[in-house]
Amino acid sequence: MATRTGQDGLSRERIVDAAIAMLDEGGDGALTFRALSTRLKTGAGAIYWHVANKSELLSAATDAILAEALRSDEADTSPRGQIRAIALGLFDAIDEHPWVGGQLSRLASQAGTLQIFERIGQQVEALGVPAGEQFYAASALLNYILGSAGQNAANARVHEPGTSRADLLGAEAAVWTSLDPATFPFLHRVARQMGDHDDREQFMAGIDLILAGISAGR
Amino acid sequence: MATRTGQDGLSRERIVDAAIAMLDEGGDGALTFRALSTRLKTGAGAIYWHVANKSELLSAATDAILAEALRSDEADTSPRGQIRAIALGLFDAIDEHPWVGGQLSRLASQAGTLQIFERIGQQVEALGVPAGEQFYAASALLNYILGSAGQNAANARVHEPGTSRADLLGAEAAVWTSLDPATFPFLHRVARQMGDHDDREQFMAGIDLILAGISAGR
DNA sequence: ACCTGAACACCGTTCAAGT
DNA sequence: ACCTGAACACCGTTCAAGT
Repeated sequence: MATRTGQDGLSRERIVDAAIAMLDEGGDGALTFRALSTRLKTGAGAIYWHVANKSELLSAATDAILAEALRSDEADTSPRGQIRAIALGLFDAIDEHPWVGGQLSRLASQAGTLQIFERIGQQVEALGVPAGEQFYAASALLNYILGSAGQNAANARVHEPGTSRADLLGAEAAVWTSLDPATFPFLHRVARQMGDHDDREQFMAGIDLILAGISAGR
Repeated sequence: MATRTGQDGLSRERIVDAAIAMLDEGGDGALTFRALSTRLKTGAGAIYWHVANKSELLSAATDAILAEALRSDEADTSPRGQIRAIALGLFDAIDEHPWVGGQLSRLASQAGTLQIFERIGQQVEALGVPAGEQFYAASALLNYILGSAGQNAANARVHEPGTSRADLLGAEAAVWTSLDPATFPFLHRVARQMGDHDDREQFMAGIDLILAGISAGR
């Protein structure tokens, strides 16, 4: 019964894995069907036998990363702890695969986004938020997460793939400092904080702010 | 002194205006240099004399819409009222030009994004948030806005440009209802609310949630 | 200084032809 | 059933040549 399903022979899984590897290595622009088929030592059109088109391939790659990220075994089982764990899991996954952030923020109601929304919604319910307010509360958390994801991806895109986080923030802080203090007083004032803040901590502070707002409403 | 600067003769402004019109009419994919040069009755390469490349053109188009959107003359001068006015102005602008949402969510620290951040930051300061927390508070608001912008743009992208908001939400609600209730209890439960909720109200509810969280912290 | 338009180096996708 | 690879219909961008 051992039909060929190993090293050789194309498969959807092999294609998705290769796509993820290429996206990780070279970012958004690195994934082309030509480069992909070269890497897989096959013809350009062969991929279309297993995958409908590039858009579906990107969705599959994104969903694969998300499925991994959402497989949390968080010790803290309180709804608040669960929500924080979901958010952190996503942040770390996007930090490791910045292209996922871009994908997420431009894909509405794709499988992956719906999964995230469901997970958050369940915990919002567990939090004791009244039925009529759960939809808004969960949406706020989701949109905040997706916005942060998009910015994270955008930051990774402008700098070359290897840039360290410190250099990245430093460069941004330098831009802010160079702005006219009269028209940009706020950016000028917080430029220092921008230079050496912790992205992850900042991200979680936003989650906590929304959670506080949800609690304050009752 | 009347050198030719009217109907004929290309200019950066005419190019940006034409680009905005094309993006409004056909969405993200409709803007190509070929179609643009046809519309402007000029050669493909002529545009490059006034604009560095497509990316710069998109930024200029986005910034033009944002500048308009941020020119608010809100009566309510309280910091909270100002923040709400900024958010609403952006929501309406993106609702009218969905491609701006996509642009915003994939452009970090472009001129437009910085302007928004500055405006929000100033009001966060006026709100009386301690200096050390202003950066996080303003970031949370910004990321939420950008996330909502991206989802808005994504929703517009999947359906054809003419689709009414009711049809759009109805289609989405139908998808949620069709999901397995065992694995997607939350989505199933809120599908009805999804079907007939008010996007604008939902968006502002998120802003209010974050503002409540900011106040609750003190 | 500004514009033309052919040419270059790419894309995603299709499809007859092979095995 | 699965794969090949040439071909098609596009892109953004460049650049010699024009005015």
